[in-house]
Amino acid sequence: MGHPHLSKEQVLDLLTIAFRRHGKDGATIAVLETATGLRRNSLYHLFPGGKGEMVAAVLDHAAALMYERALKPLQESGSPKYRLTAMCRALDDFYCSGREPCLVGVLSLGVPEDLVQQQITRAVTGWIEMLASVIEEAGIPSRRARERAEEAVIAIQGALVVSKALGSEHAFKRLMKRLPDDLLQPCIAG
Amino acid sequence: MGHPHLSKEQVLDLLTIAFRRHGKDGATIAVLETATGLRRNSLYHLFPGGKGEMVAAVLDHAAALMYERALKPLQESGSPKYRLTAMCRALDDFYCSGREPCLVGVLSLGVPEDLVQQQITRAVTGWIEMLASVIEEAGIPSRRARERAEEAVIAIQGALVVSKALGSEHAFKRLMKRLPDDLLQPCIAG
DNA sequence: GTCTATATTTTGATAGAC
DNA sequence: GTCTATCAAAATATAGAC
Repeated sequence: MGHPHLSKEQVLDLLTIAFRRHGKDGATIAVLETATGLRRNSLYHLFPGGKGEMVAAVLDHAAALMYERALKPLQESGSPKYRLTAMCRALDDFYCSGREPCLVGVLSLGVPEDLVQQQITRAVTGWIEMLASVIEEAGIPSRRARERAEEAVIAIQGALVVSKALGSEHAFKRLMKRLPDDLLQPCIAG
Repeated sequence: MGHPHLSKEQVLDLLTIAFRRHGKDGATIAVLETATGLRRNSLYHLFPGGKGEMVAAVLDHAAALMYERALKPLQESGSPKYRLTAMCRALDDFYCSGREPCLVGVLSLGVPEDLVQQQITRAVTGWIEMLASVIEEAGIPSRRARERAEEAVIAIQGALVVSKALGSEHAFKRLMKRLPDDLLQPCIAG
């Protein structure tokens, strides 16, 4: 008989891990069964839209988690340096120092449907904007702040790829250490 | 009657495009048929090991192409600045200004078999080393040169991810423009 | 070396009991 | 709300003609 062992939130956590590890097509229903401990029909019960709905839900869930853990601290009190450091610490945890890839990076591969592409674009755009806002607060001109924010997200995504490729956490951890100072470095010319 | 329309090289070119676009699992045999214009058995005739062998062969092929187009120019004559600029121009072409992803980034997803993981690690390591060598030639201390080379590869990979996510070539093109100067900037402290 | 055709396994998705 | 069992479609791979 029915035993609701897991909340939908918990299921989403487990699905997220699976999609990050295997990618959209590599994460077969069988893989998702193993990852969650649920049978396929339980998954279809939670997500009647099938795998497509699971992907969309997991993206939403991951975006919310990312906001809660890494982005909201950017908007709280404290110096820009302090807030950026808090974000980097959260990212180091979120991505397990580069051992786990970014869901956005993983799911933007292939030929994503329009909805997924929109979710991805929105997530990345929002991230860049929040970062730019903090950098600007520290006295960096608006346009330059926005460039640096974009470069930061690029570096983070790249570090995840390279860390995975080299099988080493070194690249990612070094970036997390340097990033706050790099982003706030005074401009030579405005 | 047999008509060998395509050389194995040409087939590998077409397979490479397909794997970059669809990823390892998204590139089904049907997709590869369409991409190459060959039927499945012709593909299995060329690659008796099936899809696994195709992936490995495509990685080798892409690494060779990458070396020929972007990395060999790094080792030829000319100033470091000139050679780095040549690489960036080649990369802009190779990745279609960020519209096409990196095969290494795509295939390092999922749980790659040992062989594939080794190919990926070797490709990225080699790239970083060649870059570091050029930067060092320009007078940057060895250790710092190696760091910058790694950061360059990180930025390139990250720019590919972000360009795809934002649906814009802007990030990648800007990086290709800045990279040569950034890499050769004099050190403040050795 | 390429084709048509088919075998086999896996995948995404449902049916129906409890 | 979870299970066992199953389906239809798609995936990987093979057989055999030419």
